[in-house]
Amino acid sequence: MRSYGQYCGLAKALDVIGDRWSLLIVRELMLRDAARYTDLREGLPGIATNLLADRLRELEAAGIVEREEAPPPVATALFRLTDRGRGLRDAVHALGQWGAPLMGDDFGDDEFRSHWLALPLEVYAGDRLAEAPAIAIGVHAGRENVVVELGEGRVRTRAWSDDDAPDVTLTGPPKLVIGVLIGRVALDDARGRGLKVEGDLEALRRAVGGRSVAATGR
Amino acid sequence: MRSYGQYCGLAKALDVIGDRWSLLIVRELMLRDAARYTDLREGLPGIATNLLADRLRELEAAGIVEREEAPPPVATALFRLTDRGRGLRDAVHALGQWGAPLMGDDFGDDEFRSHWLALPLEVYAGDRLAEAPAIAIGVHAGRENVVVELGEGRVRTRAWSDDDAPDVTLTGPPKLVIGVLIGRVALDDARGRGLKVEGDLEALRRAVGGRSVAATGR
DNA sequence: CGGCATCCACAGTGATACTG
DNA sequence: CAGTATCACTGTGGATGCCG
Repeated sequence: MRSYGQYCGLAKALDVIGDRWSLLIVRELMLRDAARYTDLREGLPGIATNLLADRLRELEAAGIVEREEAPPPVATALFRLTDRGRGLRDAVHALGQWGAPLMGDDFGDDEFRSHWLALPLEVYAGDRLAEAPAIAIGVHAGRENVVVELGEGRVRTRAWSDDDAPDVTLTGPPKLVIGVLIGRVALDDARGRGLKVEGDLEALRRAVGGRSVAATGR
Repeated sequence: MRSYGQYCGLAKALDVIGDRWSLLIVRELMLRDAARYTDLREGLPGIATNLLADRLRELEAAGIVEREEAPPPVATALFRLTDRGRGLRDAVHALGQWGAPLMGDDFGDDEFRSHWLALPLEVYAGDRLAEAPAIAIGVHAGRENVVVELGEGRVRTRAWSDDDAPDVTLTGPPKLVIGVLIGRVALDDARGRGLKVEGDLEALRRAVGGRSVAATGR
């Protein structure tokens, strides 16, 4: 990217991560710890493969991403955020929060990946999830199924492997799942609006709070 | 800008303010309250005039900026942030803070505008300036001279008009001025490194803290 | 002078195809 | 799996012109 040539922190930041797709790649790596090239492509629907390769090189050169060449037997490269890259967390959260109202009730032609759910959860984690009891929540909201683990003030998502047995399972549209998990939609309300809950409902209730502001999904 | 087509807050935010120059325009408006077209161009060195016009239209359409046509005698349009636009403050702060380490000790060929100083000041305002006594500080650090007013937990900068008589005046490189104002460089230390202080030195000392971590400018 | 619109050369983007 | 190569297309930046 062409530099703005301005002696200003914001301009300098945009010189480095202002390119199209760059921050979305950071998002993927924030949510995944380590990812293969194809994992990234899967999590970035719409990106052209040459752009992904370009951006990874640029981000690596900028010290935001590091590439780890796995040993010959596996022979697959892994990408991770560096400490510097993880420093973008606040910015990603702030932008994500600002953009949240732009997400409609249904997602029309938009692509969706279940692991993206972790982003809004992280934003609200500080407020509410810090002292919540640990729980594993299976989520069917997009094409991939994920397990969201809450506990110790952390949010972790991971692919739902066959031998996973989460405490409770949620099935429904992303907006409703997010609403419940961040406590903005009351559980009973969400169930009335199409959220399917299976398993230990009481554990879920304890984790996300039984009664929050009822009604509104906004 | 072409939409990412992803049902994700971050992606939606970038759909709207991910275009080149857009966030820098928001920065200008954050720092200025209301600005004329030429004020914006002055504060955005390097922007092409057609791009500025384009972006202002886009930002207006997105509900981030509003245009106010001044009445016939003045006949000049004023641009302001809407509430929605002001909601970007956290994101701009986070990105600016992340980018700060990318600013070298001198600014080589970079352009600089004194009113940009207010950005890092705002970031640190919550911590330190909230209960600091009110003070007006004249700053000579770039081509424009500005008066920085601290007080009531707010930071305000404005052009230095002829009849302004700030309590104290700072002259020196931006990095040093910022360092002193956010309390990361001790005042006496900064003076030894080329910062010129004129006027009520004690008032300045009370406002920014006399002794912070000495030495390092980083 | 303030606020653009037009034009053009060129750098960045995105879809597809291909490769070790 | 992890990219590179190609190429049509679009967005950017610089210059300049126009108009109240």
